[in-house]
Amino acid sequence: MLTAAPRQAKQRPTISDVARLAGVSIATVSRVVNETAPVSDEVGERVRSAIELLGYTPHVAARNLAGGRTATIGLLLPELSSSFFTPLLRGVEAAVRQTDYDLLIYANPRTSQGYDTQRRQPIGVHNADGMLIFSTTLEDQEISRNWEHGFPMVLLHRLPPRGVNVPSVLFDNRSGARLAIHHLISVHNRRRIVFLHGPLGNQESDEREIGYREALQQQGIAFDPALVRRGGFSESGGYQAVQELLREGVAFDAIFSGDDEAAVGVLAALREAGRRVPAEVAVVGFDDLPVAQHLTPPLTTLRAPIEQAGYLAATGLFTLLASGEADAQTVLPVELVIRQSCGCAPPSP
Amino acid sequence: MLTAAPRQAKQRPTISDVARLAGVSIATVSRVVNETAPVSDEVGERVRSAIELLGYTPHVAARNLAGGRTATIGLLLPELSSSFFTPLLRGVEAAVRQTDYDLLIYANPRTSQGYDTQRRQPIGVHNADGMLIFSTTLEDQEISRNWEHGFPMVLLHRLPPRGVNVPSVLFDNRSGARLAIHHLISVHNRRRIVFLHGPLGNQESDEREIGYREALQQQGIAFDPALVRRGGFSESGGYQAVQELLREGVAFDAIFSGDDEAAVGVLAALREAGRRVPAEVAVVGFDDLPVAQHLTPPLTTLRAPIEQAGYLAATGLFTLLASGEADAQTVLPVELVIRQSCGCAPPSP
DNA sequence: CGCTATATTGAAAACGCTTTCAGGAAGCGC
DNA sequence: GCGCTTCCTGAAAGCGTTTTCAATATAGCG
Repeated sequence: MLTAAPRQAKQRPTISDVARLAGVSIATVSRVVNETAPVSDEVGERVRSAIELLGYTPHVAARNLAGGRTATIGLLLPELSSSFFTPLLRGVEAAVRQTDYDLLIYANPRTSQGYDTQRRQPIGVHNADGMLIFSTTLEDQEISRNWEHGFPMVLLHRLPPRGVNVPSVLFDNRSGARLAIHHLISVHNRRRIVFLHGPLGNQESDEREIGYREALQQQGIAFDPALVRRGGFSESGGYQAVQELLREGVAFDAIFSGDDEAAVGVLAALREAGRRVPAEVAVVGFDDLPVAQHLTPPLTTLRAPIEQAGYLAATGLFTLLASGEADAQTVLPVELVIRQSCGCAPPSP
Repeated sequence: MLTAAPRQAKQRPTISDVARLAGVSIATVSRVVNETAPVSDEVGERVRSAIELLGYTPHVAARNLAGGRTATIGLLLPELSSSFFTPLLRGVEAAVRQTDYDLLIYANPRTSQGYDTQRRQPIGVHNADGMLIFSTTLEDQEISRNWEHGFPMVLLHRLPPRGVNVPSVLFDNRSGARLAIHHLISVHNRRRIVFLHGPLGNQESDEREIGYREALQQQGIAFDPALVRRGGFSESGGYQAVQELLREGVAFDAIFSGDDEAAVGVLAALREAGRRVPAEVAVVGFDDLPVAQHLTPPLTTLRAPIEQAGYLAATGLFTLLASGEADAQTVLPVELVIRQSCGCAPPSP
């Protein structure tokens, strides 16, 4: 069954309609709507009731055009496939809601093949007052260009390109990784620890690898390149990486997974192969996604304050918007959450 | 350390700049940008290179104002707290990406206290060409009003208010619930099946309850109101509901949870109370969220094609936008995914 | 009572783009 | 070659606001 719109809709009221009904000029209406200049009580009241009567809502496009402000911020995300983005979005949303800004979201802009002149930049000066850029969703070159044009941005999970001092919000990935590795080594006496790297070019993952190496070094364990694999921040990536390791016959007694999603795949692959976790192989993740505590065994992981990161990035952007400046870098601490996949005992009930 | 924008940015180029550089009128530039009228090859080329050189991007607000089209659709969501929305967003995004529309997202609009004249409608004619409305995120009255104004909408997870023929996309909740209950009764011989209702006013949940009752009746089991509880579609809701049941000493041998999130809480509460699942209490969820398969025991649940629902709702909206009509109702089938929480045996390895 | 400072208000210009309306050029048939 | 299409292009009128600038009215002061 089909459905269609009802008879031609009545025209929506404009500021002129309100002005006419209230017997004032449109300038006055604008002033009472925006509270941008004093208006006598009587006139104000008249305007307000005209607005009420007509059900008037300002037309944002007109407003943007005239005011040079879109009252919108953009958020650039890679694909929304991961549950990682739920808390992130929540944080951003919470910050946005405290303002009068709108939130425009773009996912996976990199998939777009080729250039369409009209849309080469999904979000930019033309449709937002500022934007939040997650990881590598916008090329360095574009970031620089925006920066030079004075377009406010805050980076999430990545550092700015060289020479471009864009504020960014990051996790302390290096310390986090060190924490995990030290725990595996000193508490559980593991020596052959696999590190699962994230997607190519992922800075966070690079940092984690550095932490991993630092920890090994501090503990006097030689770095073995054969133990570093690409897990891709996805369940299938983790799964495949472990299968590969197994197929190649590489010896290992622990896996530090690039993130929790990959850890899900890691656990599945190990289970299928009959390797007991944590007895034979200890596993540690990163992020502490909701799923981590429900895995078998419950996943020991590094808790990243994802929601907070989203919130801080957004509030940082608003600060930037309001004052023209903001903290250049915010590094959020990461905490080791001990469950059972690392070999620690379950809490006594 | 603070950061600020660089020296005053150069003005962004407008259509006039392009026209001047190419030596044509702005009308011509508009025509080549929008391919809205034939332009000679030579002129077209000149304009295109001017655009390239200047890095021109049309100003959307101006475009909207002049064209009467925002090229944006809105999505109204309750809070983003649940991982339920990840697949939904993914589906919507996929559909949006195939068009030249933008996606504006509002979460939790109901939280806003009081009325701000300017923002009483977060999304509407003033900033979008159409909108997707999830569940009860917009009041019936507003839906009707929009409908009368001819504003295109598609409803997700809810039916339109009486007399308002807005297209909607739904799950076949009733059949799904029946499937689950029949399974619990005929395969696992359960008789005292608790039903966990979702949030108040949630139509999907109402439908599920109807299916629950129908199935009981078909199997000749009397309906016991004491077995119907409110789980609230949240982990804590499910947890509390079970605690309450236990505290009141109500006898039950199965729980049909309103959704998977609540089921997570249900399992936790049962575990704490020492009730074995599925031996003493069988549990079935709804949605088949990613977490379902990782629970202990793996959750038997009804798989709802959430991503598809998002995709269909969005494409439906685009159809409506393009042709003025769309399918009035789309009911998506739901499938019983058998794992172990219902009492079925694990698949032999 | 005359004059200046103050408080409100209106007229009109911008904002950057789309689109209608015409005009000029080029192509066609005879 | 002439008149009539057919194409391509430009001028200009909005689109619905915000915002400056000036005007009017009121109040205050001596």
